[in-house]
Amino acid sequence: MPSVAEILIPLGLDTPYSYVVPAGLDLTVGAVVQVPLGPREIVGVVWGLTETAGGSNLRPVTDRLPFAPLSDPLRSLVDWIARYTLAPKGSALAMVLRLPDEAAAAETARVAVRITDKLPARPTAARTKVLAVAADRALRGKSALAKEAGVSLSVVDGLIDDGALETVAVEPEPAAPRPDPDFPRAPLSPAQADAVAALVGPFPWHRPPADDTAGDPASGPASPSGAADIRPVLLEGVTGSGKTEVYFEAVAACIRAGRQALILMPEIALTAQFLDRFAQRFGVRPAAWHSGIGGKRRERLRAAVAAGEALVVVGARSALFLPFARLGLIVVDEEHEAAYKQEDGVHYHARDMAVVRGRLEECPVVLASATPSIETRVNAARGRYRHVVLPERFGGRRLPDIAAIDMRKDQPERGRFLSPPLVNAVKATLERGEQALLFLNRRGYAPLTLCRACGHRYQCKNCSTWLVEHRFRRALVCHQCGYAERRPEACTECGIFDNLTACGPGVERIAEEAAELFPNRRIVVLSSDFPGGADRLRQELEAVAAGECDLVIGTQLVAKGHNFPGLTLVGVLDADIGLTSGDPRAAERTFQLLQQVTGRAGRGERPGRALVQTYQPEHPVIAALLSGDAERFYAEEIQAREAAGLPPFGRLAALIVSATEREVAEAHGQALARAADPPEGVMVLGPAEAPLALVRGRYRFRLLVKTERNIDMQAYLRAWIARGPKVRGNIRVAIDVDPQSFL
DNA sequence: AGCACGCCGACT
DNA sequence: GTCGGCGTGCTC
Repeated sequence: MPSVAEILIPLGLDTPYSYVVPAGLDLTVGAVVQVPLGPREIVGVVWGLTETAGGSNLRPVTDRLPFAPLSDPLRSLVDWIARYTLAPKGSALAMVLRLPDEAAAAETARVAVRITDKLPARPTAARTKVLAVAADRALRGKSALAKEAGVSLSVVDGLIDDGALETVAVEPEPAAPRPDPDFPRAPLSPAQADAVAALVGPFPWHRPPADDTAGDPASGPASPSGAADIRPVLLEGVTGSGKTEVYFEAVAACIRAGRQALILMPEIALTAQFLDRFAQRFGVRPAAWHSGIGGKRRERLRAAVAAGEALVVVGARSALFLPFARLGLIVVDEEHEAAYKQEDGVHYHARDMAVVRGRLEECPVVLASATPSIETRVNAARGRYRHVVLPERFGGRRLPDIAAIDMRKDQPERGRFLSPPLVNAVKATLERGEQALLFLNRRGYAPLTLCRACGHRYQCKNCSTWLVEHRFRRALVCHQCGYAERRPEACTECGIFDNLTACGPGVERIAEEAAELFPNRRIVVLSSDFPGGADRLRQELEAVAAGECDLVIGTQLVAKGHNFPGLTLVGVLDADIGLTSGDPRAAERTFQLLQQVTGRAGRGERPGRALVQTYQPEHPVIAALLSGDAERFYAEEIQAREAAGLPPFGRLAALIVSATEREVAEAHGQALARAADPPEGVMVLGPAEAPLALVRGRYRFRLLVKTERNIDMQAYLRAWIARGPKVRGNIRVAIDVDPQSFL
């Protein structure tokens, strides 16, 4: 009776393929195997095993590969994510299976060389240089030695053949050093100790230490009844409250319980500084997993994770798919960060998938943030998440003084964008020798170009957005898809010469205005268009932080990351940008952005001030910003969404139709919007609203549908499409929703 | 993912 | 005439 294996292949296939298991090959569900597929061999995973009678015409499994089988929870995660994101199962598997880059693994065999007492037969000049470097008898890698001696690798190889150098196998450094949960650490503050007890006490694997009485008085068992609580936890604490130290204690407790911990961070936050901080607590740096880690290191770390040897992994979102043997804790740091969203290939939100994996692995998940996202706040408020709050540190944080400038009263001159009060404030600041920042979240020179003669507005050919003028590059650029054309001399519609006019401001235009207003001041424009690329930008940020500039004009790039200690004034040029977009998250996003950027003022010794130019100072977002009452803002925001029949989550489904079916897609979209039985809360948006990654992808046209429900909604959309005009090509729905309701 | 097939425009 | 782009479909 031959057995048949259902093999899931990490390609865009939704169903496993069947293969015969050859006699003598021992397979279990989850085993990693090699199978023939068409003309080639490919890696797959056993998704099911059946005994069937009758010799079939199936092809056989080639072999089993020496990797640990994928665990039940991990396979469930693949199934779950595929269902949830409507991605093919194989694509979901591919995220887990980014396996052996055999080539990369093979080429980095670690061998070191050392000098021997034998002299080479023919001591050429190059060889002498190598031997001079190696004369100290130290061990060096082959390529390191060649580089140091300034010769090519073949000279070193020649010396090895001659016997003048000997090779020594190098014990590779451990893939993951063992963190010590009991490494001596700085004492926790009483507030931190309370938070640790509240956080860790209910974890199912937690055993309070037996000799607890000797420890911190606050670290006693938080749940005397010992009732375990598996719910995810929101750990909320303002910057500087010591959130990290608190979740480090949860990690320590997890290690003591004999389980592995995963700390997820947005890629940009995964810095050497953080790894050192971890080392201060645990004695060693943690294993770090990110997109840059490749080849053999990647493979060894993967193996160490699968073997349960790597106790703690700190990683960017892809670390979520590592094959942990006994996962005990997932921490998602900065849970509000949009960087957790994956928007190409399989669409997912790593924070939400972490919650799902936690559920499947039966391990707790900690979501840490100083500014939790609205959906996480709601989950905490509704009791789906526990909520542990770390109160502000002593003395509190000095917030900048924020005031609005009502643009209806304090109008700038015609064709200008800086209001008189703001100009005066900047002038005074610069005269005191302090730094000022003008914030405008708009790249380029002007967001719209039109012809004064015929009124033609320049629009992107692919998207429905206006082309943004970039005067420096002399181009009109689409900020959605990157399409660019040369700025024409004469109108392309009516042919009239030199009659194009720029409408509205971008940072370049503000820089022009500022240069006239504040001559002889050092002004720098910081945006992602910064000439010279990311490295030059980083240098420039350093320079600004060091005070080598008087006035910064920047986009949202200045709101995150870098701290400018000399900055005492922040001017927000158009606080209303973004408030009118159709995005249900517009208010939340704008509030967070404005809070971040105004918070940049006066973080040093000197007090800071922020002036906010707005046409609607009474708008809830602006009012909340001025009053500094974030709690109330979020409460009202949640209420408003409920009143509007929208869920508190930015639920979003993208319906994507291939380029050949543009008309059909548009027809579907319009029909859906006018439907007699419209799904609640559905919004049909144009392709311009589609995320950049989508537009840049394979298809030229996308239709984005924002919806209230997700899996139900996907089924609804699919049924809709089945009923309507025939669509050829791909239809895929990507979602951004709260996964809790589907667990 | 790779690879083959088939359809259209633009060349030695 | 063919070369070659891309869009499409198939792989147990």
